[in-house]
Amino acid sequence: MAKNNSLNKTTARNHRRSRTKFTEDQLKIFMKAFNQKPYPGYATKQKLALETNTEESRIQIWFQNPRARHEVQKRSEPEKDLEASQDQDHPEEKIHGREDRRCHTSYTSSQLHTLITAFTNNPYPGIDSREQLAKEIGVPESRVQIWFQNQRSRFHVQKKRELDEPLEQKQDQEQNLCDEGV
DNA sequence: TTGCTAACCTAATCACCTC
DNA sequence: GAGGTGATTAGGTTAGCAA
Repeated sequence: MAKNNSLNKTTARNHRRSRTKFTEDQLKIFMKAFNQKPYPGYATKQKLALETNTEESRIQIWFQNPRARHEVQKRSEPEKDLEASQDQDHPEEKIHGREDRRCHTSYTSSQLHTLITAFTNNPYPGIDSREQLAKEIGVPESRVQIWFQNQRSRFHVQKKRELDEPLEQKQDQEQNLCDEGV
């Protein structure tokens, strides 16, 4: 699914956020929460953030990683998983019992203007640029990161659609010729 | 050098809002 | 309802750091 990052992308990127070193106590709290609820809602993540003195966005990332590792492990040990799945997996929770989400962020036209300008200049901003932007428009850095992710995603879809359009037109023309018996 | 894992990515989907 | 868009997810890669 994930594609290899091109050289251009790498050079366009400033740099990553410095790697967080969680303490043993923090990890203990995260693990306990993960065992109880691998898909915590916003309120739970906020609570954990307060309890461990960590940013909520770091909690979100932290939960993503063990979930992914858990899935990889499940695939490599399918027979073990059969036993474990009954008490450790919560597919029903994943689908139906989802907790609350973060409130929908609404951007003003001037905030969007700033974001779009920045996106045009660099669609892969590093942590410094994201933080600067966040400060400029008055939203958390994690929201800026999500905005860029969504924007890139939709940009790729739009590009693909534009590339597919001439192909579809050609296919339509060919179909018409077939229908006419040419 | 290697293994672990935080950070980050895309693509798909969910869910809310506006029209 | 449909379309736009922010939030969340799965599943993958990249890169920092300790052993």
